[in-house]
Amino acid sequence: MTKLVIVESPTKAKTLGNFLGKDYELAASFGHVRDLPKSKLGVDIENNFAPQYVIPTKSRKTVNSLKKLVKDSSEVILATDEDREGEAIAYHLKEILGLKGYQRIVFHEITETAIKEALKSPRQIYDSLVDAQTARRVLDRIVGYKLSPLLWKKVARGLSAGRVQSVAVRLIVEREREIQKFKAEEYWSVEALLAKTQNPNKENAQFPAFLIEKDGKKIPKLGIKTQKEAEEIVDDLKGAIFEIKTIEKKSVKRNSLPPFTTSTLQQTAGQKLRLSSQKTMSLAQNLYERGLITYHRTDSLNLSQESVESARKYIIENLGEKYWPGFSRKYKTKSKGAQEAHEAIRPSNPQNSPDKLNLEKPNARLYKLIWERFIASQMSEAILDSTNIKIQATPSSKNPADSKDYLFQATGQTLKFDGFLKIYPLIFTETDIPEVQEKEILDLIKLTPSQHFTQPPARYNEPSLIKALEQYGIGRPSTYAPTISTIQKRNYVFKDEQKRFQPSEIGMVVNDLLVEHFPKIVDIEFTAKMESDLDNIAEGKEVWQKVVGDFYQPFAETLSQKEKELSKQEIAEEKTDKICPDCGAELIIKLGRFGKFYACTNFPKCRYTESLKDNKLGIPCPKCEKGEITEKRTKRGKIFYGCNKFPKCDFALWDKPTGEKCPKCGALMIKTKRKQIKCSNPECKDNIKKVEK
DNA sequence: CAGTGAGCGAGCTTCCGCTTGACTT
Repeated sequence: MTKLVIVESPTKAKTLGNFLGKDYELAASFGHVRDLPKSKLGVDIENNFAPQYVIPTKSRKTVNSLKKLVKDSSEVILATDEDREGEAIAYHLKEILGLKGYQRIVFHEITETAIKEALKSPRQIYDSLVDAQTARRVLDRIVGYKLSPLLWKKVARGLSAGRVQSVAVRLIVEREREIQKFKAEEYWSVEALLAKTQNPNKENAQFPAFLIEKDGKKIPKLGIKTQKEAEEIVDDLKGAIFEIKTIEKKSVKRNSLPPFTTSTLQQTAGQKLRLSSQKTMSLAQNLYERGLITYHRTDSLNLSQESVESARKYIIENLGEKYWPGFSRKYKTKSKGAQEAHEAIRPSNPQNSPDKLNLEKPNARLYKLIWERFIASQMSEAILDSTNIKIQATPSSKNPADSKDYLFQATGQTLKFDGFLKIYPLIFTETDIPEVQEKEILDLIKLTPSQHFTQPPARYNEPSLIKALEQYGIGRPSTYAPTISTIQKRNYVFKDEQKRFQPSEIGMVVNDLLVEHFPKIVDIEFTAKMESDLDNIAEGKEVWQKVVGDFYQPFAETLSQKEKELSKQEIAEEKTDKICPDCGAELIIKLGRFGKFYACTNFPKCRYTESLKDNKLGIPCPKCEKGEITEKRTKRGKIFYGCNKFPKCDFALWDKPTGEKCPKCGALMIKTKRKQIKCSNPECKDNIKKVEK
């Protein structure tokens, strides 16, 4: 008879199996094994919120095989993760496997020593931690399964709301409004191109300096508002004497970055490798299953002693003694509500430098990023030499009394020691300033006034949205990527040409409804408050049913009130002065799943509809000759070009028509994603391909 | 390649968080 150890991940089970030998059988639960039913609320409100757990069909097979394994085992050891969800999984396993006796163990590193140590100190399941998870689950279910149906009734079918997704949409909507409201302000800067008098011919002895003070007063960012002001300064400085006033030199240390968590990996892979969070996770899953990296869903920055030792060895042997700081670096998690059940994301074996592995290209790129970031996290800091020079410019005024005083500043930065940047380069531009002395007089080569405008905040993209969610403690490592895909599937948001999130009409309407009528739920602080309640439950200071009840009572009241009060007409319909071309009745604007559209008030007798704001390209439809080609999106958000008379005419293309016609067959010419110009007719013999630069 | 809404009242949509394969296109 062997001892059965149950963990959450099959890969983890395989690795541990190698450490523990044949006295132990390892098995995986594949995450949660029990959940609330999908088809109904599954929470007995009348009965103190009792959850009605079921085993989803997906988990049936694993549960059955676990049951068999339990029969053949002398002991069962529940080794799920050491966090709220992991404790709950252990509890549900105990329940459905009918375990009388069991051991509960926890460990954070998948190493032989860690698992063997953990086996020496088994404990019981912490009921209060399980209670905290129950509260979390029940609360999320109530919010999601009560609010979504309200949206079906009052806005459009198939919509959804939830503690996490609704706040994500809110962030995007509010950012869009900031951008819309933003008014660009003009401002000017004055740049002086200076050179040492001794060698004015040498190009590299020139350097730029910027005006920072006038008459002893600092010029604020928008201090120079107009071209006139800037040109007055330039005029004033004609023939001025530029003299070095102060020289300040110092060394600046630049600390290495911590190893990756799920969130920072998704952000960095998004920025550096242009990968979506979904793609990053599937590549990471592959690396994890091949034993190349540690677990990829984590919010922890912990590193095992072994891995840090190995990094030290690698750094000293391959890069040199000076790249090792002389101690191992430890990093602490800053994000709210971190659960720290795992290590940070790092290479399983730091000696496996990227060039030693022969991986497929996308996997190799992600592995390289993870490996470099980890090694760099244990390296010396970089040292920058920075120089700051202040230059006084005194105009050669006829009357010294009204002579004005100007101060310019030039800054230079050079890399003295690259440290961790040797492995993990960051964007850094070196700017050199020639050696100069105090009181030295400089030649003015050129004075340039430049116009600038203040910039609106940028729309969120995947990396910045994930960063924001993590900072507010909203969502978990396992949900960032799925949340992003949910809010797109619901048509609440879509990506613009730069892959940045823009809210849709339906996204704005649903958000405004929630913000106005359910402000507590979509409050950015809601999750943080919930987390502190859950902590209290876990510490035994609160009963979970009371926490849920305190939330539920006022929520249920608001809900039934809004159910009566809100009218679908007010939310999803608008009057217009347009007339139906088919039957002559009035047209109104309605809000459907895919946004606003014109509809005939004579519906269902007259089924006339019209798109509200077509992205017409000004190209007539070659098929029906009545419609125009317009830019549209598929359900998944992919852009295509179709006739605006759809469904009467079903002409459509994936690629954007240029407006020109094929000289041979007369079909529309298109510009493909690879920027080739060709005929849209696949049978056209004269399918010329021109590459546009 | 995509189409929304109304009502008849069938059956269905929906949450967050933990984990991967498995229907076939």
